[in-house]
Amino acid sequence: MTFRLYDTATREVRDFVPLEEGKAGIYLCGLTVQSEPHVGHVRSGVNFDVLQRWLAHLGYAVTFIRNVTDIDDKILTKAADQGRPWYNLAYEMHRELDKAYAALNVAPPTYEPSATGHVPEMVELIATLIERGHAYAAADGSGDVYFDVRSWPSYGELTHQRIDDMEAAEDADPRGKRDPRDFALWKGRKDSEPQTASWPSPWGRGRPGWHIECSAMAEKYLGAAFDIHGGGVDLRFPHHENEQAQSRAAGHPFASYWMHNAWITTAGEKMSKSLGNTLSIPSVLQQVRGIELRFYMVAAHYRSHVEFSFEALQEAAVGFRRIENFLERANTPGAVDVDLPAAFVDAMNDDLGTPAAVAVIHDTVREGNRVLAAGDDTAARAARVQVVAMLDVLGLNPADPAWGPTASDDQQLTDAVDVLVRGLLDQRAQARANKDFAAADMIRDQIKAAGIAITDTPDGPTWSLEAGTK
RNA sequence: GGUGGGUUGGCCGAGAGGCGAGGCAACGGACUGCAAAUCCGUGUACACGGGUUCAAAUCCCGUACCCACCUCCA
Repeated sequence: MTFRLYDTATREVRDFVPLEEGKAGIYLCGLTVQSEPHVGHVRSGVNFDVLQRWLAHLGYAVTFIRNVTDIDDKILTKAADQGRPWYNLAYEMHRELDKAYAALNVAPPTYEPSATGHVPEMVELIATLIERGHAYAAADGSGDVYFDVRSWPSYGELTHQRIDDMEAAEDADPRGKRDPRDFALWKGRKDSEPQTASWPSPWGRGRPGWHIECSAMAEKYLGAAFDIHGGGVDLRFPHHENEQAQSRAAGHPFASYWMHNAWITTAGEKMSKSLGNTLSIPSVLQQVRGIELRFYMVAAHYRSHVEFSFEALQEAAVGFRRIENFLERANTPGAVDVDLPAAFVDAMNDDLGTPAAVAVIHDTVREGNRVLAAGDDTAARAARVQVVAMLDVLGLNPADPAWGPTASDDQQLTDAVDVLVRGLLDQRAQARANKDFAAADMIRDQIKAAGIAITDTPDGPTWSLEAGTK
């Protein structure tokens, strides 16, 4: 079975056929760095990280471009409100975003271009559009340049809308537009805006419109035609529709497939002001570990809407600890060579069916626990190797250094704790031998209170740090 | 007005004509001094009303409710 994915443009699951054999080019619309990233923002990062890892697993040489839009109306407004330079706000939020991605083991892309670094490329593209008769400088002397939607007959094809059915923006000041649906490629500088937020162009100083940066950067790093373009569902229109129109009007075939991830929302309430803060990545990470938050996201299909709740998050965390628990229990020496389970491969090939893929992990863990209980260490080890391989593909391998050092990585400390715990366990064994169960249980409680779980096995008790304690 | 998505057991969350995905919780059993961990077992779930079919959660028609986008948006 080959890799198949749902293409938003054609509204069907299609076989993935790359433009160039063995290679895959992906462009993901990253974020506009204007505020602290929240859980919803990073979902696309996690989803497309899984895509990238799966394509790499399938043997593709992946070029993954994820941009950052670091200049736009909102950044300018917010920075002005906060009384600081816009680039300082954008840069700080960019760093916050990096931290959030790192906390969720979202691998860095091949390159992360930012809009402000690609103004000349955008100017070139705009000039091409004017030459070809698909864009025009506003006649009102504002210095704006607009895309002429009426000049592009297939405008609306990505989202299957007809221009005449669209509502024109009510607030849209028609300014120098020929049609209210025309959108800005270039915005002439206004006196109210900082000089630093403008660049020279043939149409006077100004700054790029919202959509043009992605067209320019995708072309620069992936070429006029590339394989997959992604982002959140809300970007389909206008952002992606406009990107496609611009690029194709400029003569570029653009993306072969469009992938859009669904939203994460919160119970009843909008994820804006009031709740926005409680869902910032750092605040959520006070309750669960990054790996557990990632597991929660990956356990749902990327095209399914997720209603975020801390209860569901905690539940996912508990389920993940069960997997980790098995990894620890089955960690016996000896090498085994096994492939990914076929059911897992099929699930991933079917439009990144991570929910089914996660079910295969659970199945393998249960089977591993079963053979472990039966004393078949070799079979258990084989199951463990499979589980680790599956987790790796999903970016969920607890042993991945990306998750940072864990307490158990400190061998000296582990050895010291081992001596102390062993001593207590010996006392407990003595108490149990004397049938002094009150004393035995007291020792067990004492150890547990220190965040250490003990497991009684036929070969005697073992200890481990309780998963999930932070 | 236009374009899409959704409603699945106590909860989360898959599936897209035919054997009850998986997880969490619960209950019973095994193991245990008791627990924990682990294993085994236990559920007549598909918003509502019609229809098609040997067979419908899945297809068709209708209804209700929810959500997203229509130039700020992950």
